[in-house]
Amino acid sequence: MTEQNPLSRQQLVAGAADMIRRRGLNATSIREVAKHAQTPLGSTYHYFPGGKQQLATEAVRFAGDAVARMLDKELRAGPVEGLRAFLALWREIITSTDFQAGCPVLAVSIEEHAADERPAVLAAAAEVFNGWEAQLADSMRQHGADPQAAGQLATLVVAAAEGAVAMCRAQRSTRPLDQVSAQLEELTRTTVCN
Amino acid sequence: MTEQNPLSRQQLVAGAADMIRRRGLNATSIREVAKHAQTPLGSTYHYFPGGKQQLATEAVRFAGDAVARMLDKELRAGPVEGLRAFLALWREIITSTDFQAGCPVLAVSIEEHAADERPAVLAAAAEVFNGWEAQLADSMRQHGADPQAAGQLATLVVAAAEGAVAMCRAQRSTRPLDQVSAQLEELTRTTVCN
DNA sequence: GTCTATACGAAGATAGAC
DNA sequence: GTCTATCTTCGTATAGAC
Repeated sequence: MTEQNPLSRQQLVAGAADMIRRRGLNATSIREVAKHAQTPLGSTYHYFPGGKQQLATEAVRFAGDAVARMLDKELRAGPVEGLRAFLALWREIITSTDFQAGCPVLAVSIEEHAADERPAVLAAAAEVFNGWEAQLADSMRQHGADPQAAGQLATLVVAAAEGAVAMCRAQRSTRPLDQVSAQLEELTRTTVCN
Repeated sequence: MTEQNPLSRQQLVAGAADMIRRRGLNATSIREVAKHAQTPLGSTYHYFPGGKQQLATEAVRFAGDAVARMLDKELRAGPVEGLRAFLALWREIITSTDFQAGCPVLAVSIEEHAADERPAVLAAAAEVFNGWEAQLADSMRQHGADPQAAGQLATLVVAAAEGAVAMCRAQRSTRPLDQVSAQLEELTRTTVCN
């Protein structure tokens, strides 16, 4: 299993994640991803024999892992600090792109459709969401939160953050995310110090 | 300004809303919307000279108004009852379609992209989100909630519901929405009876 | 192994027949 | 006014030259 050209491969995955983040999955074409990574179109299918599905799946995991690594690091300072970092990351993503980028995991979750089958990219998205939730919930539990309450709140955090990011893009304002952040922080504080 | 064939027009808008709900904006083609409504392709451009943009914009408003009307009715029984109906609606949408449909307003919010311009469909999405928020917040205020807290909570409700619906689709489970619903209900109860 | 050239279908939009 | 046929562009994917 030779690893060909890992550099181009990684650029393709990162570029695909960025484009999905901005335009959604369907508007992200392999052609443009390859062009952006200065890679010939044919190479894309050499690196990713599974085509667009495979590239999109790896892009979702790539973006999910980046957030997970950040969470892992910031949660060491406590659940509230981790939460703040999580929310600040989304805020940075939407402001630094003038409200043009959001979350690629959410994007693939609402686009894929094939009545009978369950695409790999959707399964990857589910895993990413579950992973973030577990990281947040575990941290709260380790700081004295009720186990069940921690799980519920972690779900609320991820759902509210994802929804708020989308609303910010529609309204071209960080207000939704800022208002949601204040409430989630408050909730986390009271849940941890129970 | 003759109104041609209002029936076909409405079918096209409703069909477009349904398709956007399931597949997202980019994967929704005028061709298929017309086919589904048993209308010739050319007629679509007769009814909607603005093309896909116009059809999508009207579809977003159509879906948004349907929810707003339901909210208006259910909120008469109080903010908690209205919230329950709002959340139950989303639950019904995802379960009755086997997790294939979500919210068209969210879908257009994360897909459109054109660096310099601000598409009409995005503005419509922002208005719909703001409208739902205002309805929920006003109801809470009318039942004794602190005005600012009501506004913040209404934003959290919409954001969390939208995000949870997307997570439910990815995980093929209503768990995210159910967990979020329980917490939003509790929060609304305490905010109203302050 | 790497990339150019191309096959094939479907998209948005319109011209022009009825 | 209503719809068919078509223009043009772009999508995924691949065949085959280097």
